[in-house]
Formats: sequence, C-alpha cells, structure tokens
Amino acid sequence: MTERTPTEAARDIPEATVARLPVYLRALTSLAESGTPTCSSEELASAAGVNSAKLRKDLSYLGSYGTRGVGYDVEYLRYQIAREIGVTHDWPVVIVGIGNLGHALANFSGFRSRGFRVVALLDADPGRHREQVAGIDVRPFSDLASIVEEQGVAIGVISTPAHAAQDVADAMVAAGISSILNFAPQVLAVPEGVDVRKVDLSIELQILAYHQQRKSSSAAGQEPVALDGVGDAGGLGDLDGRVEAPA
Amino acid sequence: MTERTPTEAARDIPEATVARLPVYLRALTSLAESGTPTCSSEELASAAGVNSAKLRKDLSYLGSYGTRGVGYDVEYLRYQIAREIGVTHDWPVVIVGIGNLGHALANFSGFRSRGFRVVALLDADPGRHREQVAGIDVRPFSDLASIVEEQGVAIGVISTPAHAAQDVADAMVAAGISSILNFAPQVLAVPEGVDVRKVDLSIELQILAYHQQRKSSSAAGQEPVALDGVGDAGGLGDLDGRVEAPA
DNA sequence: TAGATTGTTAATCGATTAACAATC
DNA sequence: TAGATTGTTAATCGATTAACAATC
Repeated sequence: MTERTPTEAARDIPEATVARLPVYLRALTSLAESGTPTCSSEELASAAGVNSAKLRKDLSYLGSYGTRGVGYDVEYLRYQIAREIGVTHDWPVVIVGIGNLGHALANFSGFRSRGFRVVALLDADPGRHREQVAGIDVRPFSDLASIVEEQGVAIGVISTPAHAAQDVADAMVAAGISSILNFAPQVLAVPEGVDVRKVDLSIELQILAYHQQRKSSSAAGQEPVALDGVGDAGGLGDLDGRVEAPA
Repeated sequence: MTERTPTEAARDIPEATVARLPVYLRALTSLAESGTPTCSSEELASAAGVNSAKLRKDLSYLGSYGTRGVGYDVEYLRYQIAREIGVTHDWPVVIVGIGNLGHALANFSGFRSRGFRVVALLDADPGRHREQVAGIDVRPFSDLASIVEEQGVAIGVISTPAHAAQDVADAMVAAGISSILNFAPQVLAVPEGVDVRKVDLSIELQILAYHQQRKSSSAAGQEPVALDGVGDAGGLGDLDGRVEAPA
C-alpha cells in the first residue's frame, strides 16, 4: 500500500476490475469499428460478457465517464480505459524461448495491435540463431541484458521449457525487467516488486476436466486409465471414505 | 446446484480451490519424481507458490488426507487430487484452427502427459488438409460432429481467428462438446451447461502493463526505475493529473 | 510424553449484485 | 416534463488468513 499524493489519489482499482478493463477495451474497439457512437452500460456489458451492474461498478473506479439517461461515448470511454491501462503508448517486449509456442507468440498480431512491440526473440540454443521468426532475428539469450537496457524493456515473456524458466526469470529481473508473462509450467520465485502472470495451458484443461467430470456424472469419458505408477496409490482404501457413487 | 446424494455429498469445492488443485498436482508430481515420500503443508505450499494456510484449507475440501504431526504422503495425496480433478482417465480433445497457435498446442507435450489426448486437428482451410501436425492429420472442420461422436470428445480447443470463433463454438456445442478452451480474442455465447474458459494473451499483457505503468511512475517504459522506487509514483500530476471528470 | 503439524474455526478482506436516487 | 440510464449504496457472497485445538 504505497502512499499516493492527493492529486493522483482516488486510484485504487481492484484486481478483478483491472483484469476486466482490457475486455471492455476490446468491446469498445469493436463497437467503434462498427461505427457505433454511443452505448449503454447494458449494451457494453453484453458485448463484454458481464452484467451491467458489474460494468458500471468497474467504470466507477475510473471516474464518471458516462451521461445519465444517455450512456457512454464509445470513443471517449475507449480512450479513457486505454489510458488507464497504459496502452496509449508502446511497450517493448522480449520473448525468451523460441520453440513452437514462442513462434506462435512472435507471430501473434494481437500484441502489436495493442501497443506491445516485440523487440527481440532470444533462445539459448545456438541452432536457432540463424532463424528469423516473424521477421525478427533470433538472438542468443546472453544478449538479454543489453537489449533490455538499450530498448527500455519492462515486460518479458517466457516460453521456454519448465526447467529453464527460473533461470530466465532471474536473468530478466537482473536485467531490469519487472513484469513477466510466464508460459512455462513452473512456479517462479521473484523478488518483491516484480509482477508475474502465468498462462498455463494444461491447468486450464484440468479445470475444464474437473467440471466436465461432474457434468457427465462421471460417465462421459472412457474407462479409468491408471496414472503412471500412481494406480493403486490407495490400494484397497483407494476410494475409501470418499466412495464416489459413480456408475 | 445439482442435488447430491448423501454418499457423494460434502462435495462443493470453491472455484478458487479448483483452480489451484492442478498446481498442487504438479508440485506433488515433481516431489514424487525427486523421490520425496512425504511432505508438510509448508513444503507443498512453498512448491506450489501459495501459503500453507490456503493449501490446508483447500485440501480440507477434498477430505483428510494428511497425518497430524507428520504431513502428507506424496503419492497418496497426488492420487487423491488427480482423481478429484478427473485426470485419472484420458480425455479426448479436438483442436480447431491450426495456425501458429494451433500448431504449438498440437505439439504441446503437457497435454498428453496430463491425460489429454488430442484426437483430431481441424481447420476450415482446405489448404491445410494435406498437412500433418504433431503426427496427426489436419482434417476438414466439417468432420467435427462425426469425430466428436465416434471418439466421445467432451472438450474442444478453439485457436482460430476471432471472427471464426463463435461459429466454431456453436458447431462444437451442436456436436455435443460441453467444455471449451478458447484462445480466440472473442467473447463466446454458449448455452447453459457449457463451460468456457478463455486464455487471452493480449489481456494478460495489458494487465501487466497496467501494473507496470504504476511502478514506473507513469512514464513510458523508459527508465528502468529502481524496483522499490515506487515511492515517487506519480511524479507530479504526470498523468495529466488524473484531472477526472473532464466535462 | 514432547514436538510437530494437520484440519477447522472465526475474523477479515475483497468481489458481486440488486436496487435506487441522482440527473441527463 | 417524462423516460432513460448512470453512479453509488448497502447487502450478500466468496476467498483469504491467522490462530489454535486436535491429534499423530
């Protein structure tokens, strides 16, 4: 809880709201492209996939940008949100780990169009240093520090295998990066003040599987297949107390 | 809100807990691989990147799988969590949209190793139907329904461009899929009972940018700025002073 | 037994939601 | 003015956390 000066105060946007602002931004961009000059909280909420009470509450943390009885000016609100998020200017980004996923990320147009500029692709494997990906040279990982300094990079993306991720994170932090997007399935330890967000594909699928399992009353899928080695972890007591009551 | 029979009752695991179970599972797998037979809540929590109170509270929703004074049996707890999530058996999965990201997903080993089996890759572009990706034929999108039926697919992954995503989702739902992992930057409308999780790369970066902006005193990603140098955050009305309510 | 650690309680914190007064 | 819609309030719900009694 850092103290704020009165001038910039009033500024404590809840995390849940911060996470939705980019969704609103996208919805507004879409409305703007279709030529809609104005929208109600109901319309915008629906385009963003939330309810209107939540939308209005969220927007209220930014200020009063609507007009009662009328709604919101699409362009105006869009700009205000973009400014709040910080995407009114360019953010240079480095991507470390240029395997399949790194390739996809480097080519991802959604970054560029939202103010994120990929300034370097790094990989520890010298075999990849001859490649170009998305028109950008793949360079040695050891170039990280100089690139970060020269280009003022604050955001790094990790798309290496899990075993390399912590080392990469350490190097990023040492180089001055303080925001990391981590795609490696690995918990990262970072110092206070460094933000890490993780995107974990297999975790997302597992969450879906959990709910799916409950929907299909355990029926759906196939037959239970033993998890390597773990199969009889519980032996008899296996489903002991819990006795599922499945099919 | 489905009614539960008494035998399988007691089963209402909070969403926040469900989302962490896969993290615990991974940490336990890692401990198991390193030959650790037993661990305390403190150790496991640290490996999973949460505090131990939260871990114990989470595990308490599953049952009492630990031993006071001792800790948890790694293999046993691992099996219990795997069973709870539903990854003790195989989940057939289809991926629709085999561009850069679809390629990466098809090749992602983390799926396979966690019980997700990619049974088909689909793309609407006939130009891609000759390809093989990760050893799997790319087939026409129109094959979706028959594949879902034949293979009992319950989970679908969408990695198409945004404009195609809703149509793909509709087709998936019509075919009988009721869990969708959506990578397209598009809000999906689906009927009650269908679960959608979204992974949105540019939203993640925007959330990082928001916090980064506040860390680096609002200035564009320029100055590296000391990590704890947040004290000065805001400079001097730097952000055109947050002078809200601009009429 | 003495030491260790779980499982649970209760307090706190943060997020969601419905309702409505303010006001365009 | 009358109708519409915001911004805010207050109630509710869910998640986190510290503390500790239970118990191995």
